[in-house]
Amino acid sequence: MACQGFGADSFTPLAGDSPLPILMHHGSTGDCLPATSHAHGMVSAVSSGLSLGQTSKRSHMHLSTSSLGNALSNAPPSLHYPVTPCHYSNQQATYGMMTGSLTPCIYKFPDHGLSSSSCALSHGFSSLPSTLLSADEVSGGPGGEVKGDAHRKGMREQEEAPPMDSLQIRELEMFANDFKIRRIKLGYTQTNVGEALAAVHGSEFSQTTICRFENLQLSFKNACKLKAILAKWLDEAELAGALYNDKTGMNERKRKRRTTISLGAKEALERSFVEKTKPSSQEIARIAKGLHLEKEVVRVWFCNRRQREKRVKTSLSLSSCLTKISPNCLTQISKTQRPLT
DNA sequence: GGTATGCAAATAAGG
DNA sequence: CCCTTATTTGCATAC
Repeated sequence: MACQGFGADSFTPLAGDSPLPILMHHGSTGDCLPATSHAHGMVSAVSSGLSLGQTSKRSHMHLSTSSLGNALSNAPPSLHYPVTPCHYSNQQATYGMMTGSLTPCIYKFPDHGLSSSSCALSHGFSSLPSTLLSADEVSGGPGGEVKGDAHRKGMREQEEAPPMDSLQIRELEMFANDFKIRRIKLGYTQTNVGEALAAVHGSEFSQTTICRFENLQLSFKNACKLKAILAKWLDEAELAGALYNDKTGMNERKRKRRTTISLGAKEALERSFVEKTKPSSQEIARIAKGLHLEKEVVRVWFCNRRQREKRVKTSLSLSSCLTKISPNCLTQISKTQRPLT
């Protein structure tokens, strides 16, 4: 674990504005929506928490213009490429910087302190020899979601992870940019593409994911995976001409549709959590029944909730550490806590 | 109406 | 089967 996220993550917070995350959760107090799950009533949740420190994911990126050349792009900087999730604020760290729309972007390495250095060039992705990005890697059961995907084992160790070299990053950036141009030329929206992907991938993707790919906001590893899928689709789509939407191969959705837990149910879950952070299987079943939610949904909710709890705590301790500006502290943190950032 | 983003579900992988 | 940790992915909503 540890610095898996390599650099990227590390850069997030600091650059930004408020370095100290202070998140408190709880929040939503709201009232009662029945526990049904499902969309529609969305009350925009008051963020349940983590937000204070939330540097807008994009805000921090400024500068870091690193050295990678911007050769082709002109782009005015503005985005970065996330790489691994930044726990800090919650997630995705981007790993490079890209520029605005249609313009190409180069993934850059963040350059701020806090551990970034150590991870910058060798972050934890598994080795992705550029070639491996080829479609075949994906064709099998892309998405890599199939449990048992043998080849994924052991890939987590960053040690074996080949460095995310600038060349690959550059290729990725160019592809993303080119993809967007060609996609638009074909008359597809991000949503269209996501749906059409079922034909080549067997399952669709959301508009969000396509958007993030184009804007280089996915982890390098994730982007590489998607690149293969998108490249394949693009080729076929251009060949087919018009809206290529052959759903062949699209059996069923590989990923469970995201459940929207109502505010009322969240409050109830939160109360249960306060009472017991790690309920037994039976207790989970009972809670689920009471809220009309799937047991698995409730189980996962508790897992994620515990994860969040832990994150908040580490963030808080980091905050106090930073406050003291103790070098030792920073060093220690960077070791024990992965980037935090 | 398409795209960008916050928050957090869902998954992957190793115990 | 369930947990933790890391990461992927998508609702919901803002832009």
